[in-house]
Amino acid sequence: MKRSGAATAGSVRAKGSLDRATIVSTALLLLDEVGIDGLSTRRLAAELGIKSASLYWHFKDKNELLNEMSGAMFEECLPAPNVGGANFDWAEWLAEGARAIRRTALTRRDGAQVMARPRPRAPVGRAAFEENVKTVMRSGLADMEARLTMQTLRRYAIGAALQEQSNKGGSAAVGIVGTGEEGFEFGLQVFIDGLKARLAERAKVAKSIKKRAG
Amino acid sequence: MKRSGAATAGSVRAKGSLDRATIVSTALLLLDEVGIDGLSTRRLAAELGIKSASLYWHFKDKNELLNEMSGAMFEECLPAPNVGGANFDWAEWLAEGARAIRRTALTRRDGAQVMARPRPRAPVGRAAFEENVKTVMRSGLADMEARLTMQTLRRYAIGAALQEQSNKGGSAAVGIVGTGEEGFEFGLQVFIDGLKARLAERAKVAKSIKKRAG
DNA sequence: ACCTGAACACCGTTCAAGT
DNA sequence: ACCTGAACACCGTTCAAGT
Repeated sequence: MKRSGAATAGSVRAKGSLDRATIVSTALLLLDEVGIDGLSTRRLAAELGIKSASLYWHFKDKNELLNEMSGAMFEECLPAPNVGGANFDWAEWLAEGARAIRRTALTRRDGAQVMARPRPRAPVGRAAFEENVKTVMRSGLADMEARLTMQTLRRYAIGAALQEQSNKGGSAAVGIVGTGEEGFEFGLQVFIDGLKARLAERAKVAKSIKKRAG
Repeated sequence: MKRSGAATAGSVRAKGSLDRATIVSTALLLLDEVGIDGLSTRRLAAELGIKSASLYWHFKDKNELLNEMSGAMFEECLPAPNVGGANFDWAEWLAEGARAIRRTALTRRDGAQVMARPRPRAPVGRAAFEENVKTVMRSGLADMEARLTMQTLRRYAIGAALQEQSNKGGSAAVGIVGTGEEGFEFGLQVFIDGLKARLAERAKVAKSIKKRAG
């Protein structure tokens, strides 16, 4: 009658069955219910059928937990875009990646605020990330440009989701335009147009050099 | 010997001299000292030589105060870019605006987190904002495009500053590239290239129509 | 109109102690 | 190894009461 009091919401659990991953995913579930301001260590502990002090055995502090939540959300939207056959549309692939980030952020309550946090430098996602760099380079962009492109789109997607989500409660502030979808697409397309222009210009120069040399 | 105890840091103050504006600017000063997590209503009240309960006469709650801080920071960087003579470089003007937002955010501790908050729909900045839309339209962009352009750059600048500032403490996470300055400029230039490409394309189409009609 | 005293219902975090 | 009890030093917010 004592240890069975995990009753609030979490299921009864054996003693050693609580690892970081389940804590993180429970926290993400709880986030949707109570929002980021309601996500206290005490509330989360209750959800897990545990006392809040116990969380400090698994995590250094609340920040570490929140950062891990950010990492988990990014992993949710990284696997999606991948591969590409002979006629591979890198522009659409990039756009889809950016949309996935925004969508994931908007999907859960205060999600953008979580994703705006620093992620733990994952030894995991690292490999997938490097592969994505390679994929972007199929456009013709150099290694550094590919990385900068991904960084830019990440920042833009988070920035957009953050603003869309923060204005959810109140009436639209000064300078908010169009539906969320439309507004986001505009910036996305213009940026990708810029990449294409850059590549086209480069191709032109290369051709003119070749002609002169030949 | 009783009311003179405003001694901590704030200067002694007459009774009715405390308005929202001075509270906001004091809060911004304090933010630089203690960071956003250290910015409590009690600490701020002490800085003002007041009790924390008194803040609730001036502001509905802490959120309202933080949003006003966001508004104040945006006002800091709006006045900067303006005017433009005969050979007006709208691209450079836009870029400067985006840089100003990022710079302002990075200038003070946790500034990006503050600027990421919803701003109060200011009856003030509204006029300046509409004027800026007109300025952007000198590029040839339509009204809505001009607004979307500004919105995109705002989101990107905040997104970038947010990430740069959040990674300040720890070592670089996966996918952080270049110095802050360089990384930001890349996205900025590509986006502006995209706008130019769009305008050039439009001019070409217009010319071909004219030719056909003439 | 503007501010205080005092309280309410919470926080994050630490640490000895339990099993 | 994993968790609890109990405490510490805080929070944001409310509200009667003061001036």
